[in-house]
Amino acid sequence: MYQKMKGTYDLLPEQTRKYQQLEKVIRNVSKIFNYNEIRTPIFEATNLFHRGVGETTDIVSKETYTFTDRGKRSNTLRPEGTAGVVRSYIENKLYAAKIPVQKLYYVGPMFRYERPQKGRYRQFLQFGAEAFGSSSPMLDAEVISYAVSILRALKIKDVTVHVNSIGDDESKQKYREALVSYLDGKVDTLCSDCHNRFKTNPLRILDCKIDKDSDVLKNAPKPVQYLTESAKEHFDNVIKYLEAMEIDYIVDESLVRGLDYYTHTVFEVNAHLDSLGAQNTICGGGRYDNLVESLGGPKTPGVGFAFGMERLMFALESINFLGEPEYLHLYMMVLGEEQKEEGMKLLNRCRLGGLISDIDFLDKGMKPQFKLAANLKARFIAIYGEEEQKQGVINLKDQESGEQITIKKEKLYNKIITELMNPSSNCTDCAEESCDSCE
RNA sequence: GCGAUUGUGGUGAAGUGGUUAACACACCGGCUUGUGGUGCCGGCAUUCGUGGGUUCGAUUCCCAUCAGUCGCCCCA
Repeated sequence: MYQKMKGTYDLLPEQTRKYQQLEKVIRNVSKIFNYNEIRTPIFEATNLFHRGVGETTDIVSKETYTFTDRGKRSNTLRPEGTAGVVRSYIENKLYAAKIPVQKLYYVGPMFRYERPQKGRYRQFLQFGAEAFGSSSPMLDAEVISYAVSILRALKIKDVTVHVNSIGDDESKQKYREALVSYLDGKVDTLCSDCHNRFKTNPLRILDCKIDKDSDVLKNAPKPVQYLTESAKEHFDNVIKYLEAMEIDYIVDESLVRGLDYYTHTVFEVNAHLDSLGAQNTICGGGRYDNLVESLGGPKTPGVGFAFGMERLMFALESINFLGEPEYLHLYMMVLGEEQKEEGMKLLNRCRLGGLISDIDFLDKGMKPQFKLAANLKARFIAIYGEEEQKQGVINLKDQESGEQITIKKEKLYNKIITELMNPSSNCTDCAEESCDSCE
């Protein structure tokens, strides 16, 4: 038997409905913030990710899915969304668009070769946003508030927003030197991973989980202490605007994040749920003022974030989030070979009128068909057999009330529509929140 | 890349070195040849992830492999 590849999963209809509902909320909030959807390819030239995300990052150094195509080109399945969106921004010259600040979002699969575990897959879904063309701290604050609004709209409450600033190039450079000279000689006391980080990416040592409580790290210099005047001012303003919008946050001086392209603001949203296991970062993001230029575009600042959709779904499932319920308006019960033709005709007429309808394809008897209709959650069952055919009528059973009436078969569609218009009896306690059935 | 743990029908799961692999739910059929959801009766794994080994004999023991789950690293 064929099996799905490691780290992938099938979304069956029941689960898909939940994702559709999740996407619906995401699109609504995006609309309110005036972010518009962009769809870029799921694979790009390998080089794009190496330059964009950074050669030394774990993502490109050991997690990419890369293949050579028949034209001998090296392609890589996208491990994250930003690089592709930036490429598209540059290639389509969006920097020259009539609207100077381009605000974009995307939803789609990403690929990373990792050992799967809770909330982590090799093919996973991300929802992300990118805003280009302004270095205003207002935009950093807007992006954070956008991320928080998504969570609010989803009614996910137990979260913390961590923010920090790693500053502009000059700040980063100064800080890096200070950290390296501070750690020089002290590295031996840290874990083996930190030894490597010391050479490749010293900033990452800061958020090492193993050594986080050691005195060496506690007393280590922090990025904020090395911010230039303007970088400091930028960060202060971001904080000021977050305060103005009443967004709860924690300044986390050790927050660095793993991707090379970040400058100034970096942030993360953590959910506090046991159901998420060890992967409780549901959103990560930050500012990247040099990325567009380093990928060959004009000097253009940007800010963005990405959510892990599977992780969002874990959070949602713990608060009993449901998708659109599954149901039928009509189940067409045909009894007998001679009745099938008329049955198909009636069924089709109802479908053309927009009724969600279905029929049996397995020549089942009446009893199994009743059971099937119940499993399909049909509101009405239209019974058409020998007797009905003789008299030119059809029996219509309302599954909600249990009542059954005999009507002329031509009246089937109109009768169902009339009944569906009546206020539903099982929608009595919808007073506090509007539901689709009541509207 | 490293570590832990699991792998029996559609699902949840018992079980034992030895002829027929519990039980429950689901599903199917009948009792009731035109009215489901209750009740009763019956059906539903020639087979215990896959391959190899030990053995007279393995689903049960060993090895390998594949897959799931969780953790480390890192990340969403």
